[in-house]
Parts: sequence; C-alpha cells; structure tokens
Amino acid sequence: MYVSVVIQNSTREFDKFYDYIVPDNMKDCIRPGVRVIVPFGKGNRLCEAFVMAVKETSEFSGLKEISQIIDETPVLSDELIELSKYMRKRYVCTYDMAIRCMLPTGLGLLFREDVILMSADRVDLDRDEQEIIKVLSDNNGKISVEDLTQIVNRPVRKILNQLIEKNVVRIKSHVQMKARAKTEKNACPAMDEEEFWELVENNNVKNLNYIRIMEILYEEGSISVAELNALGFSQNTLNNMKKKGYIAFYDAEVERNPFEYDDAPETLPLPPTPSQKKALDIIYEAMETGGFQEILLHGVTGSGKTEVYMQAIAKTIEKGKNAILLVPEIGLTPQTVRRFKGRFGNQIALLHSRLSIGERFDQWRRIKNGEARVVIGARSAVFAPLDNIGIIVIDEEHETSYKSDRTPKYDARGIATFRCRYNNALLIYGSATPSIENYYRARTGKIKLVEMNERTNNLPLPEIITVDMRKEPDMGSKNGISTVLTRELIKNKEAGEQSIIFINRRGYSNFVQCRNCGYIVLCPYCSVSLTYHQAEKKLVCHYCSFVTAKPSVCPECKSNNIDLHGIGTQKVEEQIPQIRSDISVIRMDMDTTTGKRGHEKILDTFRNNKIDVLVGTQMIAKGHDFPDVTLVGILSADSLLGSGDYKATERTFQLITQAAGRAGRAGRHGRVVLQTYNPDNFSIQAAIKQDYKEFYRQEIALRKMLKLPPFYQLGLVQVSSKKSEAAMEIIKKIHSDIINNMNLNEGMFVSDPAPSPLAKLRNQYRWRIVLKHPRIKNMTNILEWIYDKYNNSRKKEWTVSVDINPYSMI
DNA sequence: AGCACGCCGACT
DNA sequence: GTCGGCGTGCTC
Repeated sequence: MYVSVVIQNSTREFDKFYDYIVPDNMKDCIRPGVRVIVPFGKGNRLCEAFVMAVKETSEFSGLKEISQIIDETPVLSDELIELSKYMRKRYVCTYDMAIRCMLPTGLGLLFREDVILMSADRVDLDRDEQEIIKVLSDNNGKISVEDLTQIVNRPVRKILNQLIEKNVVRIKSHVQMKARAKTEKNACPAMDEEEFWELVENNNVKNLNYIRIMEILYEEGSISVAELNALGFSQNTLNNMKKKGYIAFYDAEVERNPFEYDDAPETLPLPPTPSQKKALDIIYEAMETGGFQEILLHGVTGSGKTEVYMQAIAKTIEKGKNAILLVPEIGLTPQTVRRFKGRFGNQIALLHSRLSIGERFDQWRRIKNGEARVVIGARSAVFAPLDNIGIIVIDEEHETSYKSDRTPKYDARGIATFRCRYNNALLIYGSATPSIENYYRARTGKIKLVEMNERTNNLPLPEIITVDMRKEPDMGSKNGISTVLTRELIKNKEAGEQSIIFINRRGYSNFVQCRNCGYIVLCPYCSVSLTYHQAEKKLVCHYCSFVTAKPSVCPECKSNNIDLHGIGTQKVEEQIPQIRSDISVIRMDMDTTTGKRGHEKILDTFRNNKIDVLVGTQMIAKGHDFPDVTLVGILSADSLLGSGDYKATERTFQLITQAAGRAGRAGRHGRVVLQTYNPDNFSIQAAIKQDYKEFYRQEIALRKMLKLPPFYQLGLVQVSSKKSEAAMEIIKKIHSDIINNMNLNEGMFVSDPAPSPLAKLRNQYRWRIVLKHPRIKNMTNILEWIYDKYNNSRKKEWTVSVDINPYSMI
C-alpha cells in the first residue's frame, strides 16, 4: 500500500506528490486527508505531510516508509483536497498554503525535543559538556532543547551532538498539538444511589454538605468542579468525598464559547413581503431543480435580504443539507450573530478573525463533527470543513474584504463557486450595489437575477443634497465641512436627532506641505505622504507605520511656513464642537477601534449615550443600524476618483449608496449631504439618483471599451527589490520573455514595464506589467510560468509576485 | 527549505 | 596534502 503526500513548508520548486510506503501497522488508519510525518530529502529530516491519495501501486522504486501518523481521522475531506489542487494552480501557490487556509492554526504541530540524561558519571567531559550535565541533573535528568538553550544562553546543538556521541544523553522528539481541546474537571457519583442513601439512613454519612452534593450529582449526573466551587463547596470537601469513595473526578472536553450573547431570543420567520416572497420562490424553485446554480439578489438597503437568507437556509436544513453564510468582516456584528442564533440556535458555528486560536479550533471541530449545520463567518469561513453543502450565501457580495490580501490571494467568491459546483449546491449573492462582474453575468443570463426594490417598512430613500465644493468659498483654510452641512448639523442638534459624518481618511490631516516651496513630507520607505496624527502629535505612514515628528521648518527651504493640509477623521472630530460647543462627537476608525470589541464599544456609546455626531471612515458606512440617525454627511465623496484605479468609480458609487443607507432607517426621513469636487461624474450622478442600473449601463460600456473585467481578465506581475535597477531589470526580462512567447499567448495584451503606482513600499522598489486576456485559463498559465521561472533562483535580490484580477490596481 | 556533493583557494 | 568556502542539484 502506498500514499502520495505533499510536504508542508515547501516552495513551489519541490511542491508535488511524493510516494511513500505504508507500513503494515498503519494500513488501517491511512486515508486521504490525514497528516503524517515522513523522512524527506538527503538527510531524511522529518517533515509533516498531507496524504493526498492512497493507492496500491507506485511508479517509483526505492521508496521510504511513513514514519508516523498524526491524525486518527482525516483533517481534510476529498472535497477540500480537490480544492487545494485547484487553488495551487489558480492562485499560483503551494498545496501547503492552500491547505493552511482550510485548517485552524490550532491544529498545527509543535515539534518538541527533550534531552534525556543517560549516565552522568563520565569523566572525560569538557567544560561546556559539564555545564549541560549540571543543568540536566538540576532538572531531574530531562529538559527541552528550547529551555536548555535559554538557561545556558547560547547554542547547544553542537555540544549535545558530542554528548550523544559519548552516550551520555539522548534526544527524544515528539509532536504536540498546538491547541488542545480544552478540558474541565468534572465530578460524578462513584457510588450507587441506593447504596449512598442507605449509608445516610444508617448515620454513616452525617455531613450535610456531602448529602447536598450527592443530591445534585444524582440529579445532574455530573457537574463541573468549578460549578460546585461556585455553589460554595470547597475543594477540600470534594477531595474528602473522593477519598471516601462517594465521588470521582474526570476530565471532560468543553467547548470555548465565542458567542458573547447567549441570551439570543428565539425569532420566528417573518411573513415575507411581496418582494421577499418573489425572491424565496425563485430560490426554492432552484432548490427543487437541483444542481449548481447561482442567484444574484439585488436588493436596495433595507429590503430585508437577511430574512430571505434565513428562510433559504432554513429550507436547506429542512432538506438535510448544510449552509455557509459569508459576511464582510465588518458586518459580523453581535447583532447579526444574535439574530441568526435566535433562529437557528446551537446549529450555528461562527468563524472570524477575532476568535482566539482555541475558539477557532473548537468551532472548526464542531463543524467537522457535524454538530453545526450553519456556518457564519468572514472570508475564511468559506473553507469551513462542512460536508454536504446545500447553499452558500455571500452577503454584500461586492465587498473588497472577500479577496485575501495575503498569499494565496484567493477570492472567497471563487472558492464558494468551486464548493457549490462540487456539491451541486446553490450560490446566492446579495448586494444593494452588486459588483459589475456579477451584475454583468446576471444580465447575460449566466446567473439568475432577483430584484428587490421595496424597503420592508416602505421608507422613502433619503433626500440627497449635493454640495459643489468648487463653489464653496475659502475651503483651503476651513475644516472641510461646507456651510450646508454645518447648517444641517445644527438643525439636527436642535431636533435632538443624530448625525454621521463619513470621511475616508483617518488621522488628522493627510499631508504636511511647505507653503513657501511646495515641499511635501514623504515617508522615507514608501512613496506616499505622511499623515499627521493630532493625539500623538506625530507624522505616521499609513502603509508601513513609520512614525516621525512634524518638522517645524521646511527641510527644503528652511521656511517656517510649513503647515497641515487636507483633513482626516481626527481633525473633523476636533472641528465639530467649534460649530457649536454643545454638539457632542465620537470618532470611529482604525485608530480608535483597537481590541476585541473596539467597534461595538464605540457604536454602543454612540447609540446609548445619545452622542450627536459620529465621525468615521469606511467602517461606519456598512451594515450598522442607527435608528436615530437622520443626517449623513459625506465629506469627500470623490476622493477615490483621481486614484487611477479602474474600480474607483464602482467604489465611489457603492460608498455613497452604503453611506446614504445609514440615514433615516426607522421611520424618519433621512438627509444626505454629499460634498464633491466632481458633481458631474457619472458615478456620483447615478448615486445621487440612487440609480444602480444607470450607473451599470455607463460603467459596463467603459469596461468593454477599455478591455477591463468582466470582458478581460487582468494579470499583474510585480517585481520588488531593495534596488530600483534590479527590479527594473528583471521586469524588463519578464516582459521580453512574454513577448517572445506570444505564440503561446494568443490574444494577450501586455503593457510596457512601469513603476507601480506605489513605486516604493516598505523600502522596496516596485515595477510591474499588466496583462489582459479574455480567458482566465490563459492568464493562470502565463502567471504560473512567470512565477516559477523567476522565483527559483537561489540568491536573488528581488521578489516576483503575481495576481489575477486584483481588487485594487494601486 | 535543507542537505550533500563537488569544485576551487588557503593553510597546518 | 586537507579544511572549508559556496554554487548546484535533488528531495518519493
């Protein structure tokens, strides 16, 4: 019996299937998806590996044997093994990287080596050797290599080898799981119930505490020691009871509970509105038909998409299948969780980035064991070890957080497509502002389109007031808040209603410039300007976190006419009370939302303490419900437009629509003040009219003309290096390589090599080329080829990275 | 990655 | 003569 395995921590150069012999004693447990330890390479060093296939023959000879099996049951299903193969090619990564997305870090292994003293009576030892023997004796003849190194405070490997040679010590290695199932000490009766009461009747047990404890234990079966302690029974009492043979202790696995609200009231399905009913009818019909199908739910904010998701998921469970709901990281609020928990109870498992390693491991294990049937989570939840998937719902489908920013740069939407296809399941996208790519597929019949145009409570959409900032007098010296917005803020304060101000730049001001010579203070490691942070009175780089003091004189012309320009959240926060001193304000951005519950704390304060104005970045524009907010100010609606990114218009439209959706949700008329320097831009015009279709019509024409997605796939090849010339030289080589192989890449458009828009990042110079081809397969092939060809040389002073359809071209 | 092999210069 | 620098090839 043989297995094909892939090695962990491999690079793409040796990332392939390797065959091993399965020793007889392991034959029963070996299955695809289990982890093993195998001897690998010349030195037979032990490596962790994944079994990808089990087979009866192998075309290789001179095979080695597996040395150890790690898992009793597979950690990867057949489906996830197939997914890792797909990802390796599609995202140009290794099997290991793909698999790492699927497993909780807690499942990782720790290799531990203990040094064990054999005999201490040798005399021919040098001083180093003696020192180590001394430490070993002090520790009962056993210590981990790690601890030993720390105690003697220098490398010990060489000395240990000498000692092993002399048979004085030996090394025992073992593997350990990183996160163990958490256990809890429990108590249970150790005596037959009747027997115990007999003892009581015969006056052999007189201690009232003993009797009460036994009553509880016979009633409950068992109870945790911690709970008994909490009831006022001392550890000593329990120990004595154990001694007398009344009770026994045992360790039970407990699940850490990441749900912070266990009080979720049960919620019943609401009677659907006409448009919800229409959506559900189409979904149910697709379920009946079966097979892989995609549906796009295009519903305006407040149209009740969540209720549709819940009823569709309920139906899926009814049919004996399981469900995944993906939400943007920011949308995974306790309210959302509570709502689902109320409907589905403990069938829910939760996966998101703020869980601890242990919590994540527990949730993963629950799903794996079939204890959870609905998985809710952010991007990475798309890899949940869920079998028999019937539906995957992707809420706010257009959100950028669905694409991973780390290698592998996977897109949760692509992974969901793979899994639904594999499981013949239904894939539902929901959004008020669908991505151009998906809406195009809906319009061309590739996926079903369901429009939900009415809001559940028949609220009118908010009134949008546009402010042309070019006509706003003297804005340079002002704080960026127009006279119209100032007036509306005061009006809201007087009416006792809340307001939100949205600005997509954190910090105090976005750059520091000399008014004399025009010099702008830049980050020394990145090609961006530094942002001034008022609280720390420091300049900060938002890309690499470089911090420096604000210069008081211009480094260039020595003039002291150097000043802050532009506005950020900090400055707006500071300016609000200057409008009227009794207006209270709170700020929410990356700088104020540290900690596990940072977001919630701020939002709760805003809601409960009746703060007048909430100032914040992107993160306030999404998902949250603020019943008392009737005014939304968007300070720089068009700040994305000049960025040169082809997705900027789409983002601008989405941002304005989402932000406007925060105004006047619960029965009150909402207003939006939209400040812009480009009132004529079509994305802003369409957003003002809240007309997605009009925006789509213009944008799709533009995409077609410019050979952009969805008509063409974009490939990005980027070379970064400490030396600008090195990066440039390599990108030119890659460029000519592609051009010279154009026969292999018919229909491929290749840009000239150019510095990346962020030409320098973290002290690395970046050069790139952009490729365009209608077919994804051609793009994957060429990027895989380039990557493997240019990333394999040994001592290189550059890195090549590739990406297909990046969310941002910056 | 990490380990062995092999090919050259320096040095007991 | 041999010790050790690093460039190169391979890992079932």
